[in-house]
This record gives sequence, C-alpha cells and structure tokens, in this order.
Amino acid sequence: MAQSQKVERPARADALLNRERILAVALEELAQGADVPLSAIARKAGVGQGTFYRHFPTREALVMEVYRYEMLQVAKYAEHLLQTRAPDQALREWMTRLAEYAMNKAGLANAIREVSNVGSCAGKESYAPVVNAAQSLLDANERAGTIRPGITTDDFFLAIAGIWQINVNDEWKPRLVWLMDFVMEGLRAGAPARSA
Amino acid sequence: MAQSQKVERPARADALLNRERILAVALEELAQGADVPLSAIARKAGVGQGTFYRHFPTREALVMEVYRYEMLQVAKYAEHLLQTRAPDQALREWMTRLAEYAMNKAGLANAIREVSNVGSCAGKESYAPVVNAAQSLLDANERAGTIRPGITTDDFFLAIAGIWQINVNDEWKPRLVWLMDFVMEGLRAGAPARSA
DNA sequence: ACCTGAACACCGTTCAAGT
DNA sequence: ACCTGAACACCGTTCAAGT
Repeated sequence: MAQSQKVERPARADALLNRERILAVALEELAQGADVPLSAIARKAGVGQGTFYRHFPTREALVMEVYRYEMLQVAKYAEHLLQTRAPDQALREWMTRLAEYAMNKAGLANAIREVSNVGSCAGKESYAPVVNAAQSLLDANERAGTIRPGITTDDFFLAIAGIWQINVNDEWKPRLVWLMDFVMEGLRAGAPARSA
Repeated sequence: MAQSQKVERPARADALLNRERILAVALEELAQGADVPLSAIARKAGVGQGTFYRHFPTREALVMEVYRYEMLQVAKYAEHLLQTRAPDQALREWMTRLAEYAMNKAGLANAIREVSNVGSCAGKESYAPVVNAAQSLLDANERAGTIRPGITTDDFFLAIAGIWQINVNDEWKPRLVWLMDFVMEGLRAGAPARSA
C-alpha cells in the first residue's frame, strides 16, 4: 500500500543545482584530458570540497555520470541497429561504436574497466544500460543462430576487453578493426547458421 | 675501434646493493597487496626517498623489475612447451600460465597493461622476453598451419587483453578457461590445417 | 538537510647538503 | 658518483562550523 521502502529522496533544490554545475564543469574539463584534479573541478564549479565529495565519492562515479546521457544513447542505438540490420551486423557496428565512443571520452575507458570488473558499485547504474544493450544484441544473434549459444554478457565484455586498451594514436583504426573482426569470428564459431 | 657510445656504466657497489635491497623488500611487500606506498618500501629498505626514486622512477618500473626473473622463466617456458607439445597446445598452455602468473602477482597485470600499450618505456625491457616468446609461439603455429597467417604480437596481446582484467575471486577459473578457448578458436579460424 | 572551506593525511618528486 | 632526508607540491578525505 505505502510507497516502497527505498524512498527516492526528492533532494533539495540547491543540491541538485550544485550537482548540475559540477557535471557541467566536469564535461568541459574532461574534454581536455583525463588527468584533471577533482579539486580543480570543484573550485571551477564553485562548490566546496566536501560537497563535491558527497556527490561523487570516487573519480569513476563522476566520469560515469558525466557521460551517462551519451552512454544511454549508445545503449539505445543497439535497438535501432537491430531493426535496420542483420543481428550479426548490428552487433559488430555496435561494438565499434562503443569502442570509438569510449576512446574519445577521456577517462571513460578506465572507468568502464573499473566498473565492469567487480563490486566497486560506483557508477554501476550508468553502466547497466550498456550491459542490457549487449544482452539484447546477444539474444537476437543467438535466436538468429549467428553466434554460438550460451554466451553471457560477462563473456562478451571479457572478449572485447582489448577495446579499453587501445589508445588514440596514429594507428588505432586498423587495430580496432582487427579486434572487431576477431571477436565477431570468435562469437560466430560453432553457431548453428553457416555451420555445415 | 673504441667501445660503443652507449657505455654500460659498471655502477658503484653501494648502488647495486641498494637496488637489490629495494627489490627484496618490494617482493615481500607486494606479496601482501599492490597498494603498498612506495615510500614504505624505501623506508623498510633503508634507503632515502631520492635513492629509491632514481632507481625506479615509476611504480611500473619497480613492479616489472621485481617480477623480472619470474617473467623470464615464463617466457622461457614457451621453448619447453614448443618441444613437448603440438604448437597450438603449447600456445594455449602458455597463455594460461602467463595469465595465472600475472593474476597472482600483485600489480603485475596493471603494470603489463601499462607497458604493453604505448611508449612509457619503463620496464619495457622486462616485458620484451614475453613478447619474444609470444612471437616464437605464433611463428611455430603459423608454420604448422594451426593458426591463420599474419597475426602479430600486437594483435595477440590485444586479443588476450581480457587476461589483465580478470581478478582473483571465486570464479576466476571458468572465466579464464572460457577466454583461452575463445582466443584459441579465434586464432585457429581460417588456418590452413583443418580448414576444409 | 545541505554547504563551506580549512585542516588533515598521504604520497610522489625534488634538491641542497653530505660522503 | 651516489646517498640522505627534509622540504615541497599535490590531491583526496574529513569535519566543525555555518545557513
């Protein structure tokens, strides 16, 4: 009858404002490098150290939240791909997009690597949509018989771990293409379709 | 006629001793966790901050040197495997050994991830034997036709990047096995042998 | 309830002084 | 030539005092 026990505290107006200001500044600063001191962001945002720290207890939490909206877009992009391409093609393009996105956002690859490992919990909510997107892509491919059955999202992200290791230099493109090919072939191996 | 320009400075006796002491202490300390402060190691080793810093300018450099000997053993193990097993079996077992080794040495996975990326140069020498071992394993497999031709060590380490992401918890074993299977299948795909 | 900002703890880095 | 260790710079974390 009553509301759920986990109350979604409405939060005070100034708290929300501070939070937004921090995120706005962080977005700017992170665009110029991942090694920005958190204290600098707090100062530029005009909030105290303590305030900053309560909103974002860890660096990963901040980075995840900063890119949350765009991460959500990437996740949603999976649906679009699934409706306009063959499942395996959709999966491949999605991986590529995820990789390129993570590469161009400073600190995002590290943050995801952190979150996708164990507990750490910080920013886990921001990452969840990506996992779900991967899940639906894998499901679609399994139904279509274009990948071997039984592959979990854990397996998947383990297979594409190299993504978080490629850094933007002169020859990142061919390396990424190679990795995508490699993973796709691996997922396809032993699939019902095209098998015999 | 004269000696090479890059003189291998013999180094003073006390310098060598200090270096050894640091490495000995670091080996102990790292066994109990990767988050040991470098200053603590310096103190326990009985050397000044500056001395420590000159010997190991970065954390990765220290970690790499600490495990250098054992890394060399892992690298050499490749030869043994190549002489006692089929090339593909040798490659697989070597990967597994490399993974398990890196997982159990605190901070090693992070250090390797750092070194195997770009420049950073620190500890690159310690890592080189591992790359060479991978090279010879890949060569042997290519000659035997058990993997598709043209795979570089860069490709290889990109494919197995997930190794550095698995952390020792309750279920690391099946995840590692899965990854090894996945990579091996991927390397095999399109190989001359067993192809038709 | 939330914010502030000084204070704290910590750690990597440097450097003038020693031997 | 190498070592020492105090001093420095920096950054994340806390907390008493404010509103």
